[in-house]
Amino acid sequence: MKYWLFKTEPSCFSLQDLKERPEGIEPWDGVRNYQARNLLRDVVKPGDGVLFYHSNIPRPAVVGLARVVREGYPDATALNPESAHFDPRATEKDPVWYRVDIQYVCSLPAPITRQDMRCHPVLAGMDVLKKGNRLSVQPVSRQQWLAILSLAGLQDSLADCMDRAVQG
DNA sequence: GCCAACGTTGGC
DNA sequence: GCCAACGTTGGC
Repeated sequence: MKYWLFKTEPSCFSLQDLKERPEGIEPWDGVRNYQARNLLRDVVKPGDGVLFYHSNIPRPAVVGLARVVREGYPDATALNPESAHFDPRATEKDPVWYRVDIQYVCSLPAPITRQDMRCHPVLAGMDVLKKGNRLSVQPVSRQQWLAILSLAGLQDSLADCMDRAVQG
């Protein structure tokens, strides 16, 4: 299993929004970047862990955990002219864009801010901290994943439990 | 295929 | 609101 950081503007779609979906499940769609598309289509798999990150707010932070529950499949919003993510190049035969489904796992007792991450020897290397990084789907190491759980104040036993919850 | 112009992202 | 970084577009 692998770990990821999914970035979203909470004004657009927040962790709370995910939590309130039926069974806490929502398609992660509207991604229109080829590098992220390739990850969603080919690499992200059910059981993978997701750090849910809120961007473009006064204190951007990892705010919760989710898990992947469905592997990459065509992003139908690209086919819908009514959708903000409509792409005229997409067809049934060649969908161009892909999405996965994720499921809410938990909120962190306290968000882990960028400052928190910068101050941590393991987390300081995270892609999300790198200047100019705009990828909305970023790989995260297991070490980084566990460091987030630990920094969040989750006890080791609870962290293990969360880890298992993600694997499903 | 090059590259300048442009639009978007996103931290600060 | 500013601006750096990045991806995309389109003329040549």
